[in-house]
Amino acid sequence: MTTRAVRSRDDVVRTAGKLFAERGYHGTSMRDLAAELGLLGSSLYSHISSKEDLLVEVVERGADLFQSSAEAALATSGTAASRLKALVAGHVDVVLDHLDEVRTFLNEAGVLDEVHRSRVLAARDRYEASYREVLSEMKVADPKLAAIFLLSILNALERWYRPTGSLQRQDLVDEILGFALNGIRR
Amino acid sequence: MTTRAVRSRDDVVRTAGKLFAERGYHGTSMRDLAAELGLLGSSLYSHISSKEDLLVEVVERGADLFQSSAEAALATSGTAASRLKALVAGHVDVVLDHLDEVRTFLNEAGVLDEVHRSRVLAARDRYEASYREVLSEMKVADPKLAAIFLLSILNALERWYRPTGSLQRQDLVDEILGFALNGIRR
DNA sequence: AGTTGACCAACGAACGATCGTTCGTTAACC
DNA sequence: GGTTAACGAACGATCGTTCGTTGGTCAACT
Repeated sequence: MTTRAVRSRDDVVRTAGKLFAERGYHGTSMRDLAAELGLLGSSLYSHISSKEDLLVEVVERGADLFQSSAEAALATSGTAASRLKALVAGHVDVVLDHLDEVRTFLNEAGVLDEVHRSRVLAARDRYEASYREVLSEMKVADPKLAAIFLLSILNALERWYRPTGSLQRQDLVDEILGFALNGIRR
Repeated sequence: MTTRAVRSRDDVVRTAGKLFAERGYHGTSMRDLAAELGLLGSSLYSHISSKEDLLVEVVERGADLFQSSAEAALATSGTAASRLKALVAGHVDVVLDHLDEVRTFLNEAGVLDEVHRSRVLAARDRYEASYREVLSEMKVADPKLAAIFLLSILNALERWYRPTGSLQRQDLVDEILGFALNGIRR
């Protein structure tokens, strides 16, 4: 006889994050998600109330991770440069340790309804503002643009970096900081 | 009496690019696409043979644009630094002048079947190789990583830059080049 | 220790809606 | 008058979701 798979709500949300990250929200059916958990589609509704709610939860997990990371980095004492380093190191940690939630947060937020989407957009702007402020303290000529460029590099990590390569996490942080501070002339 | 909308194949492909860019491939139905053109869903098949073929065509248009741009930039005479500038300026032109195809190329290529996806991936790598080579000529310490970082900034333009702001196209190119060459210290 | 019963999560059939696509028909244009 | 493209009904498949049923777990009680 075969045993029934029994899963927790957290299992469902985490697996949804994985599939949303890999195939996108519209590319993932509830039956796909259930199959990944060893369930039938209808069984998911013992844990969650709708597919859209699942997306909201995954995206908000991503948003919270970045927010917590930024708060911790800004709370550190020291120079503005050291706080920038903490921001970057924190960002890299969030991306590498929570890749699925991050990818869903970055790529699928546009699917959310107006209310949730604007909330996520606001969170993203607050996060970017952390970078702008630190860069301002560092007397950077154009903190707004510098923040965009640095975050472009950081957010793109999701698309290419995999820890299997020779580039270790701390080296990655140093390389990004080196590039942001001095450009290619190093 | 009402006249019937008559469209060309190119109208269909261009509009598909617009919707794929805005809503994603799986988020766009053939009836959505037809409605945007003032047609019924079935009428599309007078012009194209399948939804997937539409995606292939849009993505390949994006790939071709970047390839042509890189070839033109590399064909210019002058220093490696001037060729890098031509690469960056060309990339900015492609993104700003063909936003829909670029967004679909960057974000929806993963939906393609294995054959087309690997072809697009190869094209992307050849494009990145152009940057690696020029950066190598410039004696950059780590051309591979520098190319990734620079392209991260360039590809992210699709997500935030809109020409309505105060930042003009040529200024944008200069800012990106300045950041890539010298970092935030300028 | 054994029995009972409430609870809970998964099952499985079924719903209406929408998906991509087909095809015979219709109408506008050279 | 022949060609071409849009129409409009219809196809089977799949979508998200509902709901009555089933079976396993575990605490309470004898």
